[in-house]
Amino acid sequence: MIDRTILTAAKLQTIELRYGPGESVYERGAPAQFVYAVDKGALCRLRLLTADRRSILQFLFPGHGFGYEAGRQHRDTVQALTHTKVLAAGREALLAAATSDRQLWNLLFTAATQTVAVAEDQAVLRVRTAGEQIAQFLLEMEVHLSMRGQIDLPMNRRHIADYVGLRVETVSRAFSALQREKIIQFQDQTQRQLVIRDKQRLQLLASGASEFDYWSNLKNRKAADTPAAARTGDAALTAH
Amino acid sequence: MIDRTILTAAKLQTIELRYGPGESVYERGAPAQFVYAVDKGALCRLRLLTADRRSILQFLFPGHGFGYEAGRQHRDTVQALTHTKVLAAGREALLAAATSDRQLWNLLFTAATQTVAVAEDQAVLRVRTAGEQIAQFLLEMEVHLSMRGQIDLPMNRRHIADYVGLRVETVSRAFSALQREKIIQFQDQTQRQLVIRDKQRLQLLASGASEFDYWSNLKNRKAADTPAAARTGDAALTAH
DNA sequence: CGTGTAGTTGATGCTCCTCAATTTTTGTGG
DNA sequence: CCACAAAAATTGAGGAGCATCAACTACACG
Repeated sequence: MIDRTILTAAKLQTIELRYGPGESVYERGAPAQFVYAVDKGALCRLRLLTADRRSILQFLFPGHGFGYEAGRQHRDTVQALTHTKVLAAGREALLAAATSDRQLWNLLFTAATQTVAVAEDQAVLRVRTAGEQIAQFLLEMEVHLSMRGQIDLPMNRRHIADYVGLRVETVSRAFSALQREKIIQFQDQTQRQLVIRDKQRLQLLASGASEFDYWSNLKNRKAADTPAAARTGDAALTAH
Repeated sequence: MIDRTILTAAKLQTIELRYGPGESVYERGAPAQFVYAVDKGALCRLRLLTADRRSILQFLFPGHGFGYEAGRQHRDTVQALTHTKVLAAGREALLAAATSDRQLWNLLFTAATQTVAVAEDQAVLRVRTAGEQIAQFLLEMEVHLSMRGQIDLPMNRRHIADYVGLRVETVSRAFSALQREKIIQFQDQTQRQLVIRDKQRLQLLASGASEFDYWSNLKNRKAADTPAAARTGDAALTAH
């Protein structure tokens, strides 16, 4: 809810912190003494549910703020996905600045209420199929990560699965289907660099308007591997 | 996020409004000029997704506040479920009072950040089975509605389904299974008055600790209807 | 008494999870 | 730079859980 514009508006003293992939900025339950803003890199805000299950609430990119809590403790864990640089400011210093600066106060309050709106919108949108979720995810990532049309995902499939509430296998199948349909295209071996080839169709999928069957296409792929002379059901390939 | 304690703390002039079942307090897109607090009855905050699909974000009971928006328009629709009485105050009057009263300001800000926490907690918890969702729902309703151990649900099955993200048929099956297991018991024909007979087991179900198969029990019921002499597979009845 | 609404129950199919195997990529030490 | 082990990603087969379609019951209301 806090973001970089608020930290700069408050003119607070900040400390610069760096983290490597997998390192935690803080853990759930730790005292909430600081608020943060991302300067470089990518992180995620997550919560452990059981031993084998976790939920990723948000991916954090440059400009995003995090760490402000209503109570004394952090309610979630924040981990770096890549090499990151974050700015930290004292929570009390921020609140003190806000009590004497009405404009800062308004910024804070507006940020809080907008966060509520975002959280509720996300909750509503999560009544959807795997294909829609992944399409939506890619469009979100494009906003933050697109460089010259190319997207470098900083997170692995497990992160994505925990973010959209699916299993890694399902995420993988959805990506494979999108590539088969030539909507996206992977650029390297790690399957983390990709290009969106057909953004319009991706948006259709994300909105649920298009009925995209992610699993029946397997059959088409198998048929395509078969020599042309051996095919008996060409109609199935072009039909939709 | 606003609640009754805030409206009284602000000492604002309020109007008393009454609504009957199905009537709207406001619709999505309407100008957000007032904030509200429930005095009597029950309402729900909902959003229409498509023609045949909606999502209920929250049920509102006495003491709950609603209607504050970051922007100019209401982002959701609020409908009365029963005969209700709500208090309304001017949004601008509330904000004006907050700028001159630091304590009120703090109340507002804390309310906003706590709402974020609640919204995020709900989003995390919704990675669960139908049985767990319904058990959780009943425990939530018990807090607000329990009178002498009895619960009078103000909403119909459709409302419940749209709240937990399931279909009415699934909700109905879950209720039936809970009654078969003697965890709850309906008190009337309309299936809206009920008593929780085994709260401990209900809490186990809600937390996901108990493996409760809501659908296989159908077979047990059918077998029980059969005369004893005709039964051939009694082992199946006691096996688990 | 018919008509409409709410709720329940059954049969079937689709979507995604689970388990298992395989392939691909990354990281490490010689 | 290569060999090897560990981690990440993909793919397949089968099954669990919920949606969907459809029939049915019970009650409310004119």
